Amino acid sequence: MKKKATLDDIAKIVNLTKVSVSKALRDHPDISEPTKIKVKKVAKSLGYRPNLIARSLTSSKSKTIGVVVPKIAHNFFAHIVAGIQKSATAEGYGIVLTVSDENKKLEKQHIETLVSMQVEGLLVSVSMATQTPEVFKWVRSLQVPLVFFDRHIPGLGFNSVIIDDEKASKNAVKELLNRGLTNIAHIGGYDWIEIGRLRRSGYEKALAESGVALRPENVVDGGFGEDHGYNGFKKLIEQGATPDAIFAVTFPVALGVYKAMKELDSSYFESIKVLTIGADELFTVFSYPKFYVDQPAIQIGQQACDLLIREIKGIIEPSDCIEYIDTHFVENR
Amino acid sequence: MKKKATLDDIAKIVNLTKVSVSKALRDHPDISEPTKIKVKKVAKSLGYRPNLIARSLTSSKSKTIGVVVPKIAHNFFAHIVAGIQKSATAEGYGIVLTVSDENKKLEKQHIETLVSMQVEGLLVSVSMATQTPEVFKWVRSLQVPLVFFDRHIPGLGFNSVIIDDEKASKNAVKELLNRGLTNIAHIGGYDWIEIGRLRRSGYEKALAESGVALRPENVVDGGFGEDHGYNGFKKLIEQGATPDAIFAVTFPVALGVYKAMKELDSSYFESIKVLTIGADELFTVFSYPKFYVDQPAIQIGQQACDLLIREIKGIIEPSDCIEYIDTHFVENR
DNA sequence: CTGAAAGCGCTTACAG
DNA sequence: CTGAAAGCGCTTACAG
Repeated sequence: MKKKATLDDIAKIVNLTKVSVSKALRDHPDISEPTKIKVKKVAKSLGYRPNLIARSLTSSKSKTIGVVVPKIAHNFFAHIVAGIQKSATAEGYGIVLTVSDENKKLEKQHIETLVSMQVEGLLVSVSMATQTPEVFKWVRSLQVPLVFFDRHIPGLGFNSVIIDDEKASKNAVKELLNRGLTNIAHIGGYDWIEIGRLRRSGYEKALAESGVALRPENVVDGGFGEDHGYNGFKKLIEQGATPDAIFAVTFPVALGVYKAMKELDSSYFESIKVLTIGADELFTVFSYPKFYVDQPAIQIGQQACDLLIREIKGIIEPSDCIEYIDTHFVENR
Repeated sequence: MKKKATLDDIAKIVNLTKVSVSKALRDHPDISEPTKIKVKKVAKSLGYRPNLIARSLTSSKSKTIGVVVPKIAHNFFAHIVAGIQKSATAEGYGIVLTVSDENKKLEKQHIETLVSMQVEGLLVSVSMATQTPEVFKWVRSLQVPLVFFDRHIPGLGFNSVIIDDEKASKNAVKELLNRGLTNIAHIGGYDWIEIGRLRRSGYEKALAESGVALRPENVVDGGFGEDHGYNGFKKLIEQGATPDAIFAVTFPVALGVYKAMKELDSSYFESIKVLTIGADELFTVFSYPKFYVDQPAIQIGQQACDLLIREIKGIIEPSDCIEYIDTHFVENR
C-alpha cells in the first residue's frame, strides 16, 4: 500500500505547520479564509484524507459502533442491520459488524475485540447459547455504552429495544378467536429460550382470558427451525389434534408446517389457518401464512442505534429500561 | 467511558517498562517465561486489552476490511456478507460494513471513509448507479487492495468474483428446452445493467444454439423488481404470448409474475413453468419457481474475501482477473 | 492569525 | 533478558 498524504505533506507545500493545516481543514475560526482555501486546494490535489486511526487516538473518539448479531444470513437480522446502518451513517458513525453464530465463545471474543477497537458503543443481540453474563459485566465496568436489541439480558443495567413477545402473541391469538377460530394449536420452542416461553404464555393467556380451554393435545414443543415445524405438525396430528388454526412460534416453524401439510394432505391448507410471528414480506404473494405478526426489523435496528448514540453523547443514562417496539397483526389475502 | 488499562499501568505494577510488558504479552522470545506469566496475570486482573487503534497506528495494520454492498436487507447480499464475515474472522480481520443503497454518491463517500479508516482492503459490489470510476481510480492510485464481488467494473485493474450470468442463463434455458419446453418467454431488465444484458443474451444464445426461433412477443423488458415482473407478465399476455415457460431475470421479478398469475388466472401456475436466477431457498417449500439457478452467495463472499486477503498479504497481485463462481440449475419439486 | 510542545497507546529498531 | 529513544498522524491546550 502506498504511503498516504499527511498533514505534514500539505504543510510543507503551503509553508505552514501541520497544526495550522489541521485547523484549516477542520474550518477552525483561528484560520483566515484565504489560507483555508489554499490549504484545502492543496489537500484536494494530493488526495488527502485524514487518517481516522490517528484522529481516534488523539480525540479518543473512534466514530465507530460495534454490532454483534447471532446470524446475518437471516431476513430478520439483515433488516435490523440495515436499520442500524442507516441510523449510524446518518449520525456519522461507522459500524463494525460481527456475527456470533449463536456461539457464546465467539460472542465473547467479538465483544472483546470490538472494545479493543475502541468502538464508542455496542449493539448486541444475545446468542441463544449465552447464559453467563461475564463479558457484559466487564463491558459495564468499562462503562462502554451498550444497547441490547431483540434478545436481551435483563438486570445488567443495559437498555434494550425489543418486541413484546407475550403481548404480540396474545393479541394475535385473540384475533384468531375473534374470527371464530377457537381450536388453536401451538407449535412452540423451548421454555428456556425467552421467545419460546413468552409466545407460549401469550398463547395461553389469550385462551384463558377468552374463556377457551387449553387442550393438551393441541400443544407441541420442540424448537425454532423448519424441521421442528415439520415434525411438530406430524406430532400434532398423531396426538389426535384437529385444530382449525395453528400458532407457529417462528416463521421457519410455519414453513415446516407447510411442508408437512403438503406431504400429508393438502386439504390442510384450507382447513387449518396458520399464524406466526415475523414473516418475510416476500412471502405474502403466496398467501401463506394466513396470519402473521409483523416485526418491524428495520425500525428495531434504527431505534436501538439511536438509543445507543444518545447514550454515547451522554444525553441519556444507561439503565435497565426496555423500549418495546410495536408490532401489528396482519391478515394475508 | 472509563479509562482503560494501558501497558504503562501494568508496567508500574510489575516494575518493568511498557516495552517489556508489550513484548511479554505478545510472547516475544526476548522475555523470560516467569515474567511473561507474571505480566499476563496482572494484565488479566486489570482486564487489560490492547488498544487496537494505537496498535494500528504504529504497525500500520488495522486488521480490518471495508465492505460496500448496495443493499443489506436482501437475502443475496446478506448471505454474501455472512460469507465475508466468516472468512474475515477466520483470518483475524474485522469488517466495517457499509451500504450504498444503490447510490453512487453514498458509495463514493463510504469508500473514502473506509480508506481514511485505514482498512487494509476493500470488498465492493458496485451500485447500479455507478458509472464513473473516479473513486476506484483513486483507490487504485493509493494501491489499496480491492476486490469486486457480484457486480464489478472491468478494466480498472481490480480482481472480481462473480457469477457467469450469460452462461448460467444459457444453460438454464437449455435445460428447459431439453425438457420439451420450447416456447420460452423472457421478462428482462435493462440493457445498460450488466445482469440484464447478460441474462438476456444467455437466453437468446440458448435459443439460437438449439435452433429455436426467438418470438418477439415473448420478450418484455422493464426492470429487476417485483412490480416489473407483475407488469411484465401482464404485458406478455397482452402481446399475445402463450409461453409454456418464462425466464424471469430476477427472483423478485418471478414473484411479481406469480402475483400477476394469481390475479389473472391461477391455471397459469400449471401451464407456465417459471425459471429465475437466485431464488431464496426458503421458498422451495412452495415449489415456486419451478426452476431456478442457485447462486452460492455465501461462497461468493468467502471467495472474494479470501482473494482480498491474499492480495493484502502480497501473495497475489491485483490485476483484472475474473473468478467465476459455479452456479447450478435446480428443479423444484 | 500562526506555531511549539506535549501526548494519545502502542511498536519497532537499536543499545546495553 | 530489559530498556531508552523515536515515531505512527493527528489534536488539544497554551503561547506569542
